[in-house]
Amino acid sequence: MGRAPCCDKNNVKKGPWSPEEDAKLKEFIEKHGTGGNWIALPQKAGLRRCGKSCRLRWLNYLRPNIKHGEFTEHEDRVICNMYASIGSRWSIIASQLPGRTDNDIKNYWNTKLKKKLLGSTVTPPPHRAPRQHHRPLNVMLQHTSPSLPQATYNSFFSGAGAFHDPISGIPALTLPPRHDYMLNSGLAIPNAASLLHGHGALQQQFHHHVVKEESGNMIVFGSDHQSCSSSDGTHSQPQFGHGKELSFDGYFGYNNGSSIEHDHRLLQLQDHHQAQVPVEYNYEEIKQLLMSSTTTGNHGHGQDGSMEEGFGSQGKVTMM
DNA sequence: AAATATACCAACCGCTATACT
DNA sequence: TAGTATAGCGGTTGGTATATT
Repeated sequence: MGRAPCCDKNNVKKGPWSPEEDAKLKEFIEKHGTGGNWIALPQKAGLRRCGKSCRLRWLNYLRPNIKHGEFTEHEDRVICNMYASIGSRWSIIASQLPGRTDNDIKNYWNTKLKKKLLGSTVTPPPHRAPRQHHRPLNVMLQHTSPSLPQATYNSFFSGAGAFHDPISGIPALTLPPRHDYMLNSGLAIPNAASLLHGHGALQQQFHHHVVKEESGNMIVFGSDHQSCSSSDGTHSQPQFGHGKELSFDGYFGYNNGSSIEHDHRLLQLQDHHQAQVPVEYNYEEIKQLLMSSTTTGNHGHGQDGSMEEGFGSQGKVTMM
């Protein structure tokens, strides 16, 4: 018994969309919205299309502010950097490039950018964890002032494979599939700081203890002791924003399956980047990283789903 | 000019996460 | 809590355009 089809396959049109269909879909959505139900939409809109097909057509082609055509040098850089950091998580990469769709970026990477970087060498993605480890991280920012609105950012940073215990080689951070992390609970991800650039200086307080577990190799970011500093010299609270630097000291540990093992070596993370991508690589570095990923076979995930080494934050994380 | 290869990209497919009942 | 429906994601496919032989 397979899964029930989402629509009557015999009664839906497939293949390229006609201008008439485009117009119908566009007009309907502009008038009524999606109604939160793509499956029912085609019938309401008078289209003989599968709901999924409508959704894709809208998201990739019809919705306002979609950018088509040549990618800019800046976009190339963002794609390359993020690919080097997080692999083929196209929707997350797309979220950093307004107007671009995941499909667009995926096609662009596969047909042009990869070749531009690597010539004729064909490489698999640098690393790719099981999908549940790659869900976007919801970073909840809690302002110290209750009068300010709360903000939730969808971080592109998954963490899987990004940090490692250099001794055991165990991935130092993976993300559970469906939990919100409170930034004020000691989340110490440099990329989170990158994300916050451009959102103004936000005061954060680190005073909770993060214990997140998941079967297998799970990090625990602790906060028995933390110190945060910013480039303007303040040390009491970390500040995020343009020109700010974030450093974070914390402890970590592992979930070894049945219990949490705390590891009290100090984990020090630093982020001095102001760009909106997590780590700035130049093309040559990205090329090297991609090349090494194919020659060493160190990237990707193993049979058990555990992550092997990723590009993450090379040179940015030190253990003491 | 015809055949073949390659590049490009829109769309589809199947899977997982999430929401809903 | 379990079962089901839907949304969203990423890999893959197939049609078309262009380049090469």
